[in-house]
Amino acid sequence: MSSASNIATDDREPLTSLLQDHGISATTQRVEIAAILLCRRQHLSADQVLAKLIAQGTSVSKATVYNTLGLFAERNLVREVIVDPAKVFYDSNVSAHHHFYNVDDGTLTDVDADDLPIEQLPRPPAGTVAEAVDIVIRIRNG
Amino acid sequence: MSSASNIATDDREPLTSLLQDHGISATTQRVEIAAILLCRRQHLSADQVLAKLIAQGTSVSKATVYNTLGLFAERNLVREVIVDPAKVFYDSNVSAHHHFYNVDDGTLTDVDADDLPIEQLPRPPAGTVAEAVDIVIRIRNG
DNA sequence: TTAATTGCAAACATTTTGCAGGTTC
DNA sequence: GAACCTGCAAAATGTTTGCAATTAA
Repeated sequence: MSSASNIATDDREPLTSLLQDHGISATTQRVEIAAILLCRRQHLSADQVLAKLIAQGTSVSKATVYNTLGLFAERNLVREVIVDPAKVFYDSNVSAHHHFYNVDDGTLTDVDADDLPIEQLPRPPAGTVAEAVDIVIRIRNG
Repeated sequence: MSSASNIATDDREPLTSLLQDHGISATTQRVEIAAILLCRRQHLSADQVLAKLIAQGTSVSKATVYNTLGLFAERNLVREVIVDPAKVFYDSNVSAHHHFYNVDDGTLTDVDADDLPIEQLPRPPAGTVAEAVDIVIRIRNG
């Protein structure tokens, strides 16, 4: 049901390719969700993505939003940011970077990896390998 | 109802003082919870603390465990570790350190702050001040 | 046409809250 | 006895799941 799309056909193609490059078949809903989240650098929760879809009149179920964002994260199209016990944020920026997390207003701000160099990583426990390093600088309004 | 305590009177006193030093009145339940969590360096979820209390025959309600751990964290008696969207871990080690988080088995391991030096912190956004730096090295079984 | 995907509602898990009853000082 | 604390159950989140219907390859 391609008529449900709010994206012009020309705008869908790059997203379709992007999804396929990550091994994700480009269904209507997935392209809509990608369009919402990937249009710029931002940090959105699943609920915020759903709210934006609803606001623009796109018909997508909650389950599909959650499942799709989980799939995107698994395929490294987006990055999960875990800073708040209440919800997961999805970060459209997958390049190496870290975060400021404002505990007063719940806002995330990117920190370029170059601005926060790590001299050396400690050796992981025997039998394990390091997969990612997440640095969160918790800030509050001064 | 002090008879509900599983802690010898002599062992309660240091905990009682510790709680009071942090501005927490030392009720029976709070001392029990402190005894479970603070007896050694460990990372426990609220549910794990509750399970240990029940296992040793201590009568405490779920609400009290959650509220008490939240209170302890607020008063810097323990530290919240947010690495898993599903639950909060409470860390009995409040000195400066970071964590390995094994995504395969959900285990946390301490990393001494000296083993993971940060050269310099980026300047926080205008109007905010840095409060804490949490570094999580996600690892998986090799 | 066969497998993958969606939507809906119900299920789940963790955590919080309202309030009555107890405890403490 | 005034303020604080606890327990219980219910509510509130955020997220996942089961399954029938739809869509895609």
